[in-house]
Amino acid sequence: MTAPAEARDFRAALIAEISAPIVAFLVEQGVSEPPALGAPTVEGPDLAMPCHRFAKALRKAPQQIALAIGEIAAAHPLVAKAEAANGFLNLSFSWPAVAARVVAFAEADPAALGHSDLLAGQKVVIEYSSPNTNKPQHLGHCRNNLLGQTIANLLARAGASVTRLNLVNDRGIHICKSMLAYQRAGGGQTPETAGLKGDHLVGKFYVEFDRQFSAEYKAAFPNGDGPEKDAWFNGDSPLGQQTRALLRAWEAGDPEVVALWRLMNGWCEQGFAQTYARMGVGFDRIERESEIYQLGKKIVEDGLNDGVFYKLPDGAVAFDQTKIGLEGKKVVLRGDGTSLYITQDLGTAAMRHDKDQFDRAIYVVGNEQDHYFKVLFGVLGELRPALRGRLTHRSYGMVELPDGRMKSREGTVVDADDLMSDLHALVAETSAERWAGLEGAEASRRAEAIGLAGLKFFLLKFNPERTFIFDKHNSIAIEGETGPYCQYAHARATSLLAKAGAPTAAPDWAALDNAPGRGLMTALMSFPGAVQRGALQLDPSHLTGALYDVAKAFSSFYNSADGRVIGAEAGALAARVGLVRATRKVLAEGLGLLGITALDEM
RNA sequence: GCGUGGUUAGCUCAGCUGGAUAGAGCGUUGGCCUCCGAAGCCAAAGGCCGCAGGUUCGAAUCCUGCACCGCGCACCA
Repeated sequence: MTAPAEARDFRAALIAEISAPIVAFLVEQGVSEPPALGAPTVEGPDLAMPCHRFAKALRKAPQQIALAIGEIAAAHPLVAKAEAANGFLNLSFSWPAVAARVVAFAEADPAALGHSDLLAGQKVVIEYSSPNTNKPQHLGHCRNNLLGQTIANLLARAGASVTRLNLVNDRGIHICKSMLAYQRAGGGQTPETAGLKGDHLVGKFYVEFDRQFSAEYKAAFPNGDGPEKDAWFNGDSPLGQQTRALLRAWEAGDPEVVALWRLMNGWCEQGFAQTYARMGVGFDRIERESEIYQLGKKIVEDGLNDGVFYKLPDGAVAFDQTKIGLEGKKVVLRGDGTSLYITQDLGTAAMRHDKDQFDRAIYVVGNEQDHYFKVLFGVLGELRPALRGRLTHRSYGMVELPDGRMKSREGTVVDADDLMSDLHALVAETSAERWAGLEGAEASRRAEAIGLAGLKFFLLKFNPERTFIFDKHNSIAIEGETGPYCQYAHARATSLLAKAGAPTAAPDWAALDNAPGRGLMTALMSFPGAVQRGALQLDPSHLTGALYDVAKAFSSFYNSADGRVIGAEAGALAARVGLVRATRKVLAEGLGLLGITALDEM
């Protein structure tokens, strides 16, 4: 058994400390690897250990064992009571003793805020967002952006050295579609003349292309007896041919085409920058596909020479997937020598490996690409054995709306910028009365902070694997498991502390030994472990859950007579102020990790 | 067909790697403002944990099969 250092997780350290003599006893009796004490599943005790599994080794009834180790546990100064029931050992903390340590810990030790050395020395690169520069970002991108950003925060908090990457998809046939539409119908518009954010203007022409293409298709096959639309596009479609010609011209460096591409991409990236800034999402490096898409060809060539790949009759290069336990082949370079999506990904991975010397690379990408990443990682492992086991796909499910999935064809896609503004407006509206006396700028600042808190918390509170339904009204509710609820708890803690003033006596920790106090301390103790779990599992929902638990426990605390601060006896006041201060700190920190503003007043 | 994720309260979701009576939020019902901000708190009702087997002292959790739902299995991205 390894006892976690106190610098990692207070609760785990506390448990390890109390467990140590029990575990030693069990080992001595012949139990191999006895577990530490855990959370009880019944009301009452603070820690528990089921003893049934030791029955065989000790040749005693579970209840007898529980009684025996109970005697050992009872001797510990942090333990007030040890009882055996149904073969379980149940322990109760000596809460005044625990309280003194919890408050001191939370107020002074960074580990209380989730700092740890779990991943110390690890270099991690994490890629997220990775937008196409042909249309604005939507709700799905929000989930990606926030997952990536928050996971990066969690990893850093666990001691990893993190490099945040954004691979901007700024070239290719899809980009040429909006360029062609702009050439045909743009009329020299700019974001300024159109009064649109750059990415929205570009997106308008992407939609315009689709409209024209559909019209062309319909005109060509009025009876609906045509080929698949994709086949038409890649075949005889005039618009398809023009688009491909544009791509060839771009790749050939045609100055006029490149100039248009630069112009429109610039608009789009400027628009994205605004979206990221508002969302609080950032990167340490932006990689552009246009600058690195050729890298893969070299890797493929090397792989061909090394026998990792083989040539198909038409000159295409392929990988035999049976090498990695899959069926069939995967083409990694087209017959005409142009690169595919995977060609680029092979190149960028190798480039990053050389450049960043990472121990681990994480790709935050939706679960529709689960299979693709299995193949990509398999191929990379063959090309570069050093990469085996270092690549992770942080897959996530899609976001749906109360009335079903987002469909661009049906215009039900929720735009990221619109959504943030929408939430802002909703908050401002519901808070209008409350903020009546407030300066406009301050009201707006709060509405923005609360709207974003709602969005972020809601998007992160689900297990990433899961598809969930986004309900905007629910997300900004101040009741329930939401970001604003946690913000509110923080604001209340702030105002309470301001009114309480500085304690004048030594803390009387026994004043926290009641249901609301114990509940709050339990929540505070659990926080660091949740941050660590979030980092290890690349799952921010552990953090949102733990943060909400603290906020809820605090709400119960300050609403109960036992949590009364002002007017309390001096020693009790000191203890409660300490606890509230610790709570406020953890709340602020948890909100910060989620990229949420911790407001002092709401 | 194969792979993969899901199936837990009316709704939306947890369940920390097998434990004792399965949790939370919303919604519903009923309480609490001469009391640190009621955007709050307290309480109640509400479940054959998709189905069927198996392993175990003990299963929502592990194994097998089945049923639905989603996503994949391109010289697309």
